[in-house]
Amino acid sequence: MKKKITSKPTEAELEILQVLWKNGPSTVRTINDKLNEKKEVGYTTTLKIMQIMTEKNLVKRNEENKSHIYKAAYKENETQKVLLDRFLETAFGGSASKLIMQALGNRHATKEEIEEIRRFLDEIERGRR
Amino acid sequence: MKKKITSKPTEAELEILQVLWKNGPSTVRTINDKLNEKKEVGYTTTLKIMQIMTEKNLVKRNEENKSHIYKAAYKENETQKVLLDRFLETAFGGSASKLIMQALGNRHATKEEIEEIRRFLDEIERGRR
DNA sequence: ATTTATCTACGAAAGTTGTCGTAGTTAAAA
DNA sequence: TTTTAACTACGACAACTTTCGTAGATAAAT
Repeated sequence: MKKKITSKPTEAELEILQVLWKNGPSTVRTINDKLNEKKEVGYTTTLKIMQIMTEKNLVKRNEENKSHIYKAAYKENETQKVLLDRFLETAFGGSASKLIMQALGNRHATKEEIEEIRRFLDEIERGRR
Repeated sequence: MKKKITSKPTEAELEILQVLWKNGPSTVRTINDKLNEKKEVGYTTTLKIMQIMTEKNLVKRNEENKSHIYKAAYKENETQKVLLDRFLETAFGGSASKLIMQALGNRHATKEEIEEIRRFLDEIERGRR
């Protein structure tokens, strides 16, 4: 039986998850360093948030060593699905195609990205009939 | 000179904007009624939030009559662009195609929607060269 | 002309999030 | 072995959000 994401990660929590997904299991120190490449955040701030994330079951940690090693409790796309669903509702009133158009229109997708999306559309149509 | 959206609307504010975009200029009463179709919210709660939104310049209001008439200060797609940009960063680490795939994959797009998106992709490619 | 209903304004409280300082512990360095 | 560095735990605070009660004004109904 798979556990479900219960609480929506906050922005700060998401930034941390972002790092965990990208770099794999990490210490607070590592993550704090990464975060500080973008903006200044105190070490204990990051620590605190990660402790809360542990309570919320957003991350798991290995406490064997002095410095604990954290990893994301849920896969990236799992979490993104949950967030997207919610965002779609609150910001786009549920209209997925509106969202997609916005996402496509307002940024310069590369030729490769566009091709990738085309292939994806093909797959969907093929898989559906 | 066009004004820019400065502060990100909160969830409650977005729900109100949703109603304003859909139904056009409305009184607090009307909006509160609409909101209550989904979940219970006190009248003064809605009022208060809309007063705050006025301060934040998220809505404009006509105070001629006793019951003020509110309208959204920004167009739906304008606001959605801002929100999408932010969401893309925090939840998808900036990858628009990942987001689009998720949005496409996890929901049953109709044949028409898919066609619409294809046409859109065509346009982008044509417009770019 | 009173009473009743409907508004606005506003203060206050409760919940959430992000921030950091401090204390205490453990490991490494001198 | 003493000092120094790094880590966790935790409390407290400020900013922001949501919620609602109350007071006062205005319009509508009786």
